[in-house]
Amino acid sequence: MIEKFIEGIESCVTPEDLEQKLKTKKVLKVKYGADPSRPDLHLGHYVCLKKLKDFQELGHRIIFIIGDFTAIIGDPSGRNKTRPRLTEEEVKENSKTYMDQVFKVLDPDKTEVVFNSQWLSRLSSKDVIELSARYTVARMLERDDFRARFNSQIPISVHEFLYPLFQAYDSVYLEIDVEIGGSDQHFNFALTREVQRNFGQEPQVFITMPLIEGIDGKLKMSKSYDNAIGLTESADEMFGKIMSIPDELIQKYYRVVLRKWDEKLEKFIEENPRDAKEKLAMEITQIFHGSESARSARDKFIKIFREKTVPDDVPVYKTVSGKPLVEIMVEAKLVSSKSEARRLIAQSAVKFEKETVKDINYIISRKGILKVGKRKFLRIEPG
RNA sequence: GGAGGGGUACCCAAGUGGACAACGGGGGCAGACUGUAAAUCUGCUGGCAUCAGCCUUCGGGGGUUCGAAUCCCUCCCCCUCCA
Repeated sequence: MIEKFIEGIESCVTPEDLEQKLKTKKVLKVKYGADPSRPDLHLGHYVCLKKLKDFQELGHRIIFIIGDFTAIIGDPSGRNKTRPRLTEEEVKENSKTYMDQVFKVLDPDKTEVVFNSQWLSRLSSKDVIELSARYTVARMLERDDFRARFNSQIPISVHEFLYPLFQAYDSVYLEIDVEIGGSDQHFNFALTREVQRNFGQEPQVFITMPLIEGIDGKLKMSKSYDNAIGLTESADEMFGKIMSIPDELIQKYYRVVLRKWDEKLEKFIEENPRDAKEKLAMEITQIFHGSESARSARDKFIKIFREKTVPDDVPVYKTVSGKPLVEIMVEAKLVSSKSEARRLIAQSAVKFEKETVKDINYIISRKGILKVGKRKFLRIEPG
């Protein structure tokens, strides 16, 4: 009965409780907490969203919490600088961006979106003390990242201890049945169960989803590591990024993102990693952009990298003749400064009409295709 | 409250009056090799420049000096130990 619920998950605490809840209630309240200070979602988030979708399709109630309260305080985790506080407008703006992405996966009509400032901002000091009395410092320090920071003398602010407690309070307030999140949330979710119990509530079941490594193949996917594949990226970008993941990750992406796994596939990956990766890239890109765009992204990719030819839809740059190449590169945003442009030219990374540009003062005086690095193209048309 | 140690580029980290746009490592970018994989080798990694040079940068501000990341004053922030 619970197979569909636990497909593709990392852990579930506890399946027995889940079964019990399913028996006694028809509709479960399923929570997902979102941080509006980072509104860019990536494939890692998709894994959780997909799980929420499973619950949604089975008729359960998805409660999407936007953590605007915590965002306004400014979560300093992992930093010794205070993060800039978000204004209410920024939070609103970010939340909108957030939901646009979320609704690529979830059904907006069946998703309840709430802001936790609604109830958290109304807590009195007394309430907060009440709440924080329900957990000990020693137990807080059991958490890996806190302990690591403590041991390596990276500051931990007191209010960071409050975070998991507030998060737990969300579940208490909303009487949540099931919470879903990445496996890095394990501690917080477990704490939530205890707090709920303390408040005399039936503890929530929590389900954690596996985290995936980013395109560098080492660190977990995160925008701040610059290794993420964003949900709103263009089909071309998405396809290209997936093609650049290390081979070791192919399996995991199939399993975690697409939830596909069998021996045939395993064999395919082993025998022909390139094609397996291409198929993977196709399938993932399709989810967000449809099969037509995915196909075109693939064709373009093959043209550029395998056949080493110029793609069809190169952006056109009209220029006056006599303008130095470095200026064109900056204006067309191919590089961020003239110095960078010069550096690239010096490193033979710039080609015009298949000829490597050697002169940093090069002036383009005719039509042609400019290629910068491996993947940037520009069709120059002097006017 | 007391004592001590720190704040250097995207990150870690060396540098204690000039040779410092700042060693080294990581990351990133580029070139070779490839399957935009991995591994490996090489180069680059503040901006502007007519390529002479110039401008901005070592927590903030001020000062000493021909000259400061380095010395002094002051402010801010972090860490450790004691209370």
